[in-house]
Formats: sequence, C-alpha cells, structure tokens
Amino acid sequence: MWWHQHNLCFSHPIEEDYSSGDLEKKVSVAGSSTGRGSPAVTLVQLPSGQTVHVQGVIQTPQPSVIQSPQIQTVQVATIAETDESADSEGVIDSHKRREILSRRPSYRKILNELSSDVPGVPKIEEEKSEEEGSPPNIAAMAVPTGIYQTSTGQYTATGDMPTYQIRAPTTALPQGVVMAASPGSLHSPQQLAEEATRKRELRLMKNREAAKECRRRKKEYVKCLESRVAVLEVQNKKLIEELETLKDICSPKTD
DNA sequence: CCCGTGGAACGTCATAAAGT
DNA sequence: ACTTTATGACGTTCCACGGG
Repeated sequence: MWWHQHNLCFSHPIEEDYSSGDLEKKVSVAGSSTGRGSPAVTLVQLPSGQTVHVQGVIQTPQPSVIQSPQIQTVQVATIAETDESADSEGVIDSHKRREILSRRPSYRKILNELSSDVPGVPKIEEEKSEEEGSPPNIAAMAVPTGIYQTSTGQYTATGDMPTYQIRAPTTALPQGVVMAASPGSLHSPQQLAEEATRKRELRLMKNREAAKECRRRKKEYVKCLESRVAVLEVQNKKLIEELETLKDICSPKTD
C-alpha cells in the first residue's frame, strides 16, 4: 500500500517503505557543506557512491528540493482520522476506507506539481512521439540539469539508465496488425476474431510501453526522494550542531 | 564449471484514476 | 458512461557474483 503512505512521505521521508524489493536503497550522507550565510551547496553521497550537489540546505524559508504541498498531508490525515472515528457506526464500510486508501499517486503529476512549485525540481517529460526527430531505435534521453547533477554529471534523474533499457522495444507488432481492416469491413467470424486479436495485441503493446514508462518515472521519483532524504539529513545534522553551539553559548558558566 | 541467490528489468493482469 | 492511461502485484527471465 505504498500509495497510501505516499501522501505522508514528504513529511516523513525516511519512513518511506518500499516492499517491492527492486527499489530498496539507503542514502548515506558524506555531508560537506558551506558555513552559515553562504549560498549552501552541499555534497551528498548516495548509496551508489555517486555524489549529489544539493542547494539550499539550511535556508528553511525557501522550499527545498522536493517540497510537497502541505495540503495533501493535512487532507490525508484528516480523512484517516475521520474514517477511524467512524468506527462507532460499525459498518462504515471497508469499501469507503478502501476507496480512500487506494487513491494512487501519479509520479508524473506529483513531480510536475513539485517542479512548478520548486524551480530546482526537474519535470518529467511527457511521452515523446517518434515524429519529434529522434531516431526510431534510440529513445530520447533528456538529461535534466536539476538537483541530481553531480560533479561527474552522472547522477541525473534519467541519465543513468542502463543501455539495455534505452533500446527500442523488441516486441513490435507484426506489420500487418496495425494496418488491419477498417471497422466497417468486418463480416466473418474469422475477421472478427482477427480484429479482437489485433485489438488485444495493440492493448498489450501500449501497456508494455506504459509499464516501462511508469517504471522509469518511479525510479526518477525514488531518486528525488533519496535526494530529499539526503538533503534533510544534512540539514538535520547542521541544525543539531547549531543547537549544540547555541546551548554552549547560552548555558550559565559553572565556575 | 556448475549451482544457488539476489537484484534489475520485463510482460501481463487488474483496477484506480484521468480523459472524453 | 465509456475509454484510455497509469500503476501495483505477480511471475519470469537475465545477469552477476560467490561458494563448493
């Protein structure tokens, strides 16, 4: 049920739980950053060993790398609470609860919303059609120059895809399939069956591509979250240090 | 070299969400 | 209301790696 947690994940980024094995990662922070008052650019080391340059770590008034619209969090909390309090009514439906819990996010929507709020967050590109000039067998790989850019330029939202993922889909439709009969010309059961098969294959092909795209977006989204975690960890560390310093200054001298 | 294991990516299905 | 798109879940395949 990750999509339920999603609405809270920005306020509790570290608690994000991916049960689906293939996205399990940890973020470690090497944390070198500039001092107070300077335009903070922080180096954050990600689990892959790559380093992220992160801006705006300590300037709290300014929204950081990923900043969720807080409304979402409040809404979810409220809904959940209301829903729980309805227990007294007995059967206030698991159905209703299910409806609320099962509201899934769209990675594209989330990130695009964020990116419109926060300049540093790269937009997820829309589907590109082949007419846009890219060769048919090479997917156009946008390389956003946002928060993911590292000293080597390697760690970008979409820039580190393995090559085999960039290749063109191997399962193209048979050539005749797309060109099949126009709707008006179908008569025999065989033609109908062929039409059904054609539609199914078309649907499968579309879904195949959609699934790929979805996974790509998900990876991008997770990277965003990881960056966010790294930023917040650095920020947290700095705040703790600052607090200690202030404590030292303000504490009464014992001698 | 073979085998077991783990991770990454894939294809498909079901279904929620978005679009018309 | 119906269709299309997006995404979680599940099973499968491929590859790299380590141990026997």
